[in-house]
Amino acid sequence: MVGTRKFNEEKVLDIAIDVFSRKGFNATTMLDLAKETGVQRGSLYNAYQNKNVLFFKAFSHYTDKFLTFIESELQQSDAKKAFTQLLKTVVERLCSDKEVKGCFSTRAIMEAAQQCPDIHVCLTRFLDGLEVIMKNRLEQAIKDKQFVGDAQSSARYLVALTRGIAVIERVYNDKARMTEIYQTALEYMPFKKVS
Amino acid sequence: MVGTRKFNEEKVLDIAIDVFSRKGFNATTMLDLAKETGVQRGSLYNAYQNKNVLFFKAFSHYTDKFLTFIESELQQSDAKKAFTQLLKTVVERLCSDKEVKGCFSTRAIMEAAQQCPDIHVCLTRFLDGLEVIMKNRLEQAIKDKQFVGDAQSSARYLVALTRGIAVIERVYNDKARMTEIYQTALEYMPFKKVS
DNA sequence: ATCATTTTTGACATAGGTGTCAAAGTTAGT
DNA sequence: ACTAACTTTGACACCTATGTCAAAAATGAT
Repeated sequence: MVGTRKFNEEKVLDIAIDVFSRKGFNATTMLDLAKETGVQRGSLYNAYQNKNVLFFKAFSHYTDKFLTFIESELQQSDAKKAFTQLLKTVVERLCSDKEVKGCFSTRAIMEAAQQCPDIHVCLTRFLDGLEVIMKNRLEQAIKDKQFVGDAQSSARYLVALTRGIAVIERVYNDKARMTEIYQTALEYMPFKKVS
Repeated sequence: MVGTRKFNEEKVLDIAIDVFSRKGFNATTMLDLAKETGVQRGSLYNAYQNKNVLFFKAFSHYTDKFLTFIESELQQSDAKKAFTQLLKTVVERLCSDKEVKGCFSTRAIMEAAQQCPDIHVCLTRFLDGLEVIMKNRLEQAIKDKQFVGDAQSSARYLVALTRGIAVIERVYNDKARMTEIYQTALEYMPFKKVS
């Protein structure tokens, strides 16, 4: 390649995710992204055509990392512990920063899903991915006699629950409340101790 | 009063709720509201100072009606049936229109809660109200030996679940999926049949 | 070292939304 | 019927964001 790109694309996408997380999709402008990444607005328009495409790229970047992470969190022999661990880190991620942040994907769903078919598709794929990962782990748990519910419907239910927790974060921004919610949910689910 | 307001304020607020539901808070402009209500933009600025205040008024109008409605849905002797009924109508409301709509409050939470303290307060109050209504019904169920969980934490959990279902609506817009989710959740909850 | 190709940069025109205001219109109360 | 008080209306100035473009700068390949 000849006129090589100056900016670190990975870094820009990471920052973009952060900005989108904090401000939401609509409230984030190309100027915001330019300022926070240190890349000129024109360069962003050159590299990506517009905000939608930039978002699309940033989101793909994010989901790949996130789904891998989720999957790794579920690698634990005890199924209930595995899901507890997963939800615990999800909550911790949501509340990690001093400054209020929020869930990237949930904010995007509520704002951008209808506006742009491409974004809608990648959001759907993301939730589908989450669901599959959870379903697989639940099927394993059923085989291990650690769970007696239906894997498919329980996975869908858990996906919805995580979205709900992300909404609760916006209102109360209270880790204890979010923890209480997922603990209640997991307590009610038909996990079994194997003796 | 002398120069009386021409437009029907109740009607305007109802329409405003509808527009905010469909477009979301940020994407809704005063022009949109003027067009859809048939009231001139200037009149809206005269009656309410700005979009935030208008939203605030519309939201108060909405929550009063909604919470009363929720409470009435829970008036059933069988606790599990009562909550099933509630979630069923919530889902039906979310999917009722031919054109995609979405949950007014959840959209507002994800978009506007951080932007405006007033709105944040009324959103918090709304969720608190929901929680109290559900908690009261669960306490009744416990007295009736129809529920063996903790009323407070279960109510918070259910509030989160309804928010999650509203997010799922945005992505899949699929009534069957939403129904499956709340049925799974209620199935897992420790409701008891009284014989 | 030069060239071809891409990126960077700043400027520009455009579009859309906000909030304000003065003038015109309306109406309850006297 | 008149008036005082309010609403309606359309115009206005302002701001912010978008997307485009031409010129300048940068650099891998020859």
